[in-house]
Amino acid sequence: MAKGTDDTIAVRISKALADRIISGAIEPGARLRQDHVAEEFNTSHVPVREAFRRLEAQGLAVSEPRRGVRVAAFDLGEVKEVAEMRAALEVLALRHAAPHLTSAILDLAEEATKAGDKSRDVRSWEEANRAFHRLILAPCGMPRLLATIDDLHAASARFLFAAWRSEWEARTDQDHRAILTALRQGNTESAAVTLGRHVQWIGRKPVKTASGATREAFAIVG
Amino acid sequence: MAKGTDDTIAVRISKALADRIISGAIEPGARLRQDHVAEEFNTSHVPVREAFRRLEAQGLAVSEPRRGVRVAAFDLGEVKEVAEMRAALEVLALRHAAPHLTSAILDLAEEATKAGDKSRDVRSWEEANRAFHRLILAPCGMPRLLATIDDLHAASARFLFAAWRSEWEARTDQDHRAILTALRQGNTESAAVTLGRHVQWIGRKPVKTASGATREAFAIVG
DNA sequence: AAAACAGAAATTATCTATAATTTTAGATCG
DNA sequence: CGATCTAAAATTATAGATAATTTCTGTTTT
Repeated sequence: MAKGTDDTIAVRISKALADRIISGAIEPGARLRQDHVAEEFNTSHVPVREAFRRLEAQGLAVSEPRRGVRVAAFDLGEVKEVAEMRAALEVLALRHAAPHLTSAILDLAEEATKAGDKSRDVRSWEEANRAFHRLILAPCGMPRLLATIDDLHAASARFLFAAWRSEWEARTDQDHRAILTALRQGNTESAAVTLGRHVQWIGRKPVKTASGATREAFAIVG
Repeated sequence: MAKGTDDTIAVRISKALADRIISGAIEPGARLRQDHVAEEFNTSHVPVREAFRRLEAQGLAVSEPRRGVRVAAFDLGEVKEVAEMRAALEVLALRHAAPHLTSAILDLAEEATKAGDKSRDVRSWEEANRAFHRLILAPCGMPRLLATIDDLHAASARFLFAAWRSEWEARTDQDHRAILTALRQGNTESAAVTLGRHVQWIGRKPVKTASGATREAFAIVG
């Protein structure tokens, strides 16, 4: 994962914070204090403020004027919202990407699927899953669309890590295989329909809250 | 249009610059120089830099590290891309908004359509058009989706103003009327299909370039 | 004991100053 | 005459300092 040493400091900070927010290392609703962050990264708060603006644009943080910025909270409604947006946009991207998909790309996507099935933890499953989606969508050649989808994937990953904090049981992704088969046969329509349904599959899981009670957690598992 | 006096300075600057970029007052590719902007708004460049980050997030500006930021350029490909994204997302929003649409809202949307038909210049037509779309989509209650659609509308307006710099001939929007009729009859599916087609209608218009030659300009007219 | 208040501490937002990089213009060389 | 190098100017990026606002905490009042 290129650490981009030529990035501006603000970009480096925003990437690092995005990683923590997505992984759940920083709780939703937690305040992000510019001086503390600045001190940690050995900079002044100007780049930190710019990093905050980036996080805001990605929907990972919310900022109230004069009251600072906090990690964005989310609920079941937002999980559903992101799932539906992903369905609409990934299907669109796939329809444009399909004519440009080579068997080399599809082979790589199959590799990613296998890697996902073998994953023993959420983190590596998510990485493989994201790789699969990116591989089959990137050839659409629509940069704005791809950027928006990336942000939605970041949100998805956040929901996922919040629900499956540690436990994860390996599972075989039939949808990915069905999509690849359809694409290999040139059946774009079938692949698109499966993809649209696939990313809207919302997993449920009981998790223990801080107060000891159990509530249900939701996440997009696709 | 609330000028938001309680906004932070950075927000005020970004709104002002967004307005100029969308209206075409600043050319695509033109450099945005932080000191000049800072001087104009009587501030230092710290808030200006934050404003730049906001414009970047909206896709109105692009920034290259250490080389500054320039107004985003665009081509026919991006016009098409934005049109397709709008189609996908506005249809999604409409499907969710439909059950919550009241006849009061639909009446307001009809007012907006009439205002658009009466418009003698692009600027007021665009405003009315945007009002129509926002009215029928807002009740979907999906904030992230609506925010993304708003950014796409800003891009659309930019394409529009670039093509129809001054001339504009009044036209009757049959699509808007068809959508309203379908919604009044509770025929969500028909309304959604019409909307999806509507926002993908790309107008063409010959414009004179600086060098005197005429080229064709494209814009989303819906 | 709960609510309201006042003062202190912390934090955000902005400004001024400095360092580093890039662009521009001019001069020199082939 | 055009290309290339060099130095100055302009511009970006970051740092350090200041003002204004919010949050916190302890005390007083009912």
